[in-house]
Amino acid sequence: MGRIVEVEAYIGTDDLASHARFGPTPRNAVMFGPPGIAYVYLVYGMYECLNVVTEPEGRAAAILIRAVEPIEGVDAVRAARRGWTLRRAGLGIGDPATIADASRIDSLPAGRLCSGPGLLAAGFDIGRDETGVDLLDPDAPLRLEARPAGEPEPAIRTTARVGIDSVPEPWRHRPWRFLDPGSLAVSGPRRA
DNA sequence: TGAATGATGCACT
DNA sequence: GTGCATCATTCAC
Repeated sequence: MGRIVEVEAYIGTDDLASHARFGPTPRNAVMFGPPGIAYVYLVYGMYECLNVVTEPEGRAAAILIRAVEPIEGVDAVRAARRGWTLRRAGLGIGDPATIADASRIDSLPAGRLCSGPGLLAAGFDIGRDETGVDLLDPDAPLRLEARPAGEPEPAIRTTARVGIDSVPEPWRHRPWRFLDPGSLAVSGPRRA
């Protein structure tokens, strides 16, 4: 269990940074479906990214979950990250420099275990199989929960989205990344 | 402190 | 065939 501290919005087929920009395809089909559904895809050949569909059926939009602060089950998250790394190493996939020594993960503070979309998926054992899962189902193993009553809403900062440098304006600098600047788990720059 | 780099599979034109 | 909604490391300043 963790607290989501960083997300990005991808809205509509006009958004040239969104997978929906080509219209419905086999990969992005769930983006055009009902909201609350998971959309998981593979980037750069090795990292999975978790998205949540946000608009009613027919309108393509999703939120990319970029970072999570593990709160409960930190050991399980750590084990999942180790397992992910060892699995890749076992397959001989990846550059030896990138496939870091799995034991290095043990010295990582809990707040940095899921500081990035790829790391988050690794830490929670999320893969493309999870595409289509209803994240609002309170009984689902993978699900979204509301902020606990009484917990104060953090101050939210907005910035441009990350990793879309080749996307033309105005999409590239749309302030559609939302983060809690106070969290150690946030990936990358904290201000625009 | 920051920029450059490589590893990788697959969706897409 | 081309280009990614990434990450960790290396090298320069």
